[in-house]
Amino acid sequence: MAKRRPVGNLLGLAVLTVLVQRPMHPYEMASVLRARGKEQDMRIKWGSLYTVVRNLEKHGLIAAVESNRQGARPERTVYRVTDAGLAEAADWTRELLSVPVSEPSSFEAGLSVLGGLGPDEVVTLLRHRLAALERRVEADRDALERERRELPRLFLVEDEYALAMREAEAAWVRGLLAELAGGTFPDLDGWRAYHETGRMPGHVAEAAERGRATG
Amino acid sequence: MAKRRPVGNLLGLAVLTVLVQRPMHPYEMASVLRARGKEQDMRIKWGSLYTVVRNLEKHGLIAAVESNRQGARPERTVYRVTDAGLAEAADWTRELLSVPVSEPSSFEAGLSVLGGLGPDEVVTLLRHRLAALERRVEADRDALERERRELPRLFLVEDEYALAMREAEAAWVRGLLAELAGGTFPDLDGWRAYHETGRMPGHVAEAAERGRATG
DNA sequence: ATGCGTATACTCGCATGCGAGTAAGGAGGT
DNA sequence: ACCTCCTTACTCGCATGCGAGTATACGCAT
Repeated sequence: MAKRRPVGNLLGLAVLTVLVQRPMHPYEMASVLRARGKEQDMRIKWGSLYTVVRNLEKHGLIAAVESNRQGARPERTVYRVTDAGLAEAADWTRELLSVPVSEPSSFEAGLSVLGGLGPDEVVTLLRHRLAALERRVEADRDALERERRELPRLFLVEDEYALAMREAEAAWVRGLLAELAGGTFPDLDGWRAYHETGRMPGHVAEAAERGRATG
Repeated sequence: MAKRRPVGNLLGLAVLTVLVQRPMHPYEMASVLRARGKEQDMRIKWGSLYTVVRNLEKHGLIAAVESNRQGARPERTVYRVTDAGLAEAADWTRELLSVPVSEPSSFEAGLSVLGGLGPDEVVTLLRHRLAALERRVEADRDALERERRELPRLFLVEDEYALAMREAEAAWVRGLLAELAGGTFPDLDGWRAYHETGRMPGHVAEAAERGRATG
């Protein structure tokens, strides 16, 4: 099994990468990361920042440089990245890029329990999702267009990826919706019956219980 | 702001949905969920099961039915779903299906920091990812084919979705790889220089710092 | 000069998450 | 008859996560 990272939170990687540019104190890291829109690239909770910074320091990936205090303002500790931190950031990045891990989205979770609702309601819900998704795709496309004027491709690939994935999801939802609304989805009546009575046909229940491939 | 769920962990939804079928004790829930392959549909950690069950009970979404003990074996508490639990499960499912939330994958995080590595190494890493991805797609396709013989579509949509997303990712990576390896990706030399010196051209640094659209 | 909103720069406490551990029954071999 | 390994069925403790709170400074309007 791969050795677990000393600091698991991706916010830690973000901190390391900004510190590569220059030393900073935590609040400044937050400002820079926010300005760069890193919140869209990873699930960042600012409440975790100081904990993460402390842990990075504890594991020797960053080190305190100085403790400025100006007037009566709270003390600001400036950190720099260490050699170990540099190595960790590179290694972490390598892993993120080369090893695909399946991280089921909450939509997938929803799909896996959609039998609890009836097909007609599901159609309505998916229409809402699709509409929201399309608005989002539109907005992302515009934003990307604007950014192209300011930044090189290198710093936009993650946005291009996110956009592509959203488009793929929209396309998939459109397909499912067509089947459901068009009535070509198999055994819609069975589904309706199951939803109203709560009872699946025996052989299905059995097969579901018996389990499926572990992939 | 939407009222937060009393139990936030998706494992809680999984528990509610199995209890809809019939009352069970926690270990049995785990067995059934495992057999149904729910681990692929949501990020489930079995260590959280008893905590989640306790929380569901605390919030009145499930209720203890009986406490069997056979011989000297540890006591088994059987739970059933309450009306509130039923309502919560339906409402939760509705939300998951209709509201798209952006949950950046770890790959996206990796892409957002890929400037820290050089373009040639990135090509190698992405080739690895693509190969792994293709193997996975192949395996998923086979598994899905086999399951189609046993289960109705209704219980396979989440697998179809996961497969579609993986295929989309593979296609996107193939595209990027073609640009990088084919040399059509803009300013590869600038990237190389940046990687070796750690210094971005001034106007780029400025633009990056100045920030981008908040989407 | 005084008030007020916004930006700066953190601190705190509590729930949650979850890996690792535990212990008894049963199955299957020798 | 005994050993051993797998399955059943949980318990525990510690780190982490993170929402909410705090306190000072600064800009700008009145």
